[in-house]
Amino acid sequence: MKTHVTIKEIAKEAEVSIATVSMILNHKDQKISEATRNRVLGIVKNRNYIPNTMARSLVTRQTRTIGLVMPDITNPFFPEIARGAEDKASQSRYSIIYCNTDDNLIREDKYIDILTEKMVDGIIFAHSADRIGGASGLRRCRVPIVLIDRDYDIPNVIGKVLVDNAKASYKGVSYLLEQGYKKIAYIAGSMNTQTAKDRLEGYKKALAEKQIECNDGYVKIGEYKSQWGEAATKELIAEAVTFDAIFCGNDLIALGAIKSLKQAQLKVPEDIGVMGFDDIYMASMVEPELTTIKQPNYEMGFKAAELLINAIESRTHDADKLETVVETIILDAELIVRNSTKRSNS
Amino acid sequence: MKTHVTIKEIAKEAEVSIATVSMILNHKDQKISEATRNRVLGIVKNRNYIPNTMARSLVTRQTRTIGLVMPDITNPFFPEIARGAEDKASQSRYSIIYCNTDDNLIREDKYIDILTEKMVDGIIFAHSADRIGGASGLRRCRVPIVLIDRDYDIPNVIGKVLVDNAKASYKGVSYLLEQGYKKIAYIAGSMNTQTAKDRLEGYKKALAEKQIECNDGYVKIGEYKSQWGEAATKELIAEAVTFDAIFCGNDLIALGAIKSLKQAQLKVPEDIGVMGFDDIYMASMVEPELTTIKQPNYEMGFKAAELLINAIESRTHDADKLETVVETIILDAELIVRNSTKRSNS
DNA sequence: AAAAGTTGATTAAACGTTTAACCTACGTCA
DNA sequence: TGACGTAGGTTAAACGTTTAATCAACTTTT
Repeated sequence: MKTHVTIKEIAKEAEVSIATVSMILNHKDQKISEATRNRVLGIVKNRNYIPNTMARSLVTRQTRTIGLVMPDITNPFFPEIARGAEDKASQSRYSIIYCNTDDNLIREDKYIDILTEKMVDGIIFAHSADRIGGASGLRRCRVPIVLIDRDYDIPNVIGKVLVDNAKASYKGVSYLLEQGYKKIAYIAGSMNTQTAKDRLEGYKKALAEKQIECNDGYVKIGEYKSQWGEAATKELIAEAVTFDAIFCGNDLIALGAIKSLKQAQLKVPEDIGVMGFDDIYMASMVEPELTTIKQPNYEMGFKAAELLINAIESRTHDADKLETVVETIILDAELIVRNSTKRSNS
Repeated sequence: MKTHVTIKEIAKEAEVSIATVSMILNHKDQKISEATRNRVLGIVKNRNYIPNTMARSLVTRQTRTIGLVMPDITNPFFPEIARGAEDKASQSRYSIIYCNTDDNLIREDKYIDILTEKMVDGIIFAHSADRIGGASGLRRCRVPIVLIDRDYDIPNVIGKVLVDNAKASYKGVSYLLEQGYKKIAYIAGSMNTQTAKDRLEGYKKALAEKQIECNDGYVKIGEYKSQWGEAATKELIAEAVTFDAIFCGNDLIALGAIKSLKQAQLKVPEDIGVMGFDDIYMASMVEPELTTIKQPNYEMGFKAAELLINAIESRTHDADKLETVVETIILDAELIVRNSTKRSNS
């Protein structure tokens, strides 16, 4: 089994020292003559030399690898985040090791150990549950961490990428109001997360701004499933709440709501406007196409990687950068207008 | 910045040699006394020692890392594959570096270089386009490769994980026949891929078995989009083809078909049965819920990782295993019966 | 003409492991 | 008694880089 060609062989063939080759390859070659450089580079190309990252990392203490820890890549929320992170990483010649924790503390811990063993330069942490405390492995962890979407009380966090949820729902509800809808119900998922609370706040703010009273009958709290959307809508109708639009905690709820509305012979969007949240793939496929609010997932992943890589690289420059500033990036969600909120008479 | 604790410190604290600690940690400790072992292990735990993988890999020439190369994690086909691969990998204490190529040869090549630089122990290759030839980087690549879903003419392939597409469509069409449907049209996506050809073959075989003639008017070839499903269905109706079921190249086509059928006042499944392919998330959400065929994506990823890891580990045992046998695993797709094919009168 | 720079390199230590080969002390056996 | 085995280790080379320190040979400056 012919082993890889090493820097030593290149050096010998070029009749220079190993150091010379190394310097040329690392562009620390101000002091190397043009002639030597070209000769070496020629041989490198010729012999198809690829440096051994292990050896390099051993001395530089950098792996150009970052970990992406998330609950489950199978959850449609994460592939775009992952892709965004990967795109930024590969632009900067980093690679990504990814880890699915299923939001399980033990797995989380195990992965942190693996990642530190592999000496990743940093970690992007995208968890879904709102947890305080959390993995003990994380507290021992020495590398810089960037948080995505949720806060998490752990050390070494050097950055966060969040979405302004209050603003997002404010924007959505305001749009409904502009369209002429006046009585807007809110079918929320759970109310356990900060995310959910922020969205409720945005909803209330938009209504308050137009001096529209919002009594509790207008707000239904349940879970993020279409069945709940269906049920909650029926409740609204049964309770004889007068409403002309429904703002939903996610698209699934919205789909459920539409189903119930149709059953009740109510037309969407003419009688009742419906707005979702997430922009799942289906949203543009159903009839009527669903107006919704989309989190900038790709961008979140991208920005997180950017933040992390910047931190890594600046850290290596200022040998000991102790005063860690937590940089926070807050992104706006995007309102995607489709047909489920188009009022003709307004 | 306190650096990591090294094996050297452990050795010093335990008053043994480095080698002793190393052997204990690697379970090559038949010759180490119980007392020493316990003392060392105690200190290891106490000081929270984590071995440095770089140093280890440098000498063992193993990284316990594998590369997963795919077109785009954002494409709903891949997250499950990725998850399957990751689950198997992490069970065996491997990690996965993932790479999105967008089916672009240049990116593919670049990633292969990165992966060999990082000295991955193997690569799982899941590409989507049917290509001959392909990345030159792959031909230089020395590590074992496992292919998922599509064949690819490159060296070092030690395994393949494929789906029996002919059997899958055979199974689907046979089910339609059992349900009492007799005139089954086929709206395919493209016919460029082997996959597509295999599916067509399965369709024909099922019909032939029941002595049902299948003239070309029953087969429509287009693209994998709902618009095409819509259009093709209209064509079928316009051409006055008598059919009572449609077998579709994927779920999107099926959704389009259902839309057109409804417009033509045809009831699904009573008048016309519709079957999709893929089992996208929507399939269970629409009305009527879509019967479809699901590829075992998770399992494919899992099996691929399994194949690869076995090869890696057996290779390291038999120092020089030259006669590379390509192991091929062929999985069956699963028929998922829902409401779009339930004939009441049969 | 001596001192001081500059150019274009080389030397050697260091990074943290693994592992084959060697060592020592003690007990056993013929 | 001497040869040998064995339990319980140790030594040192090797893995393939990077990088600080050094050097030799010129050139320029004073």
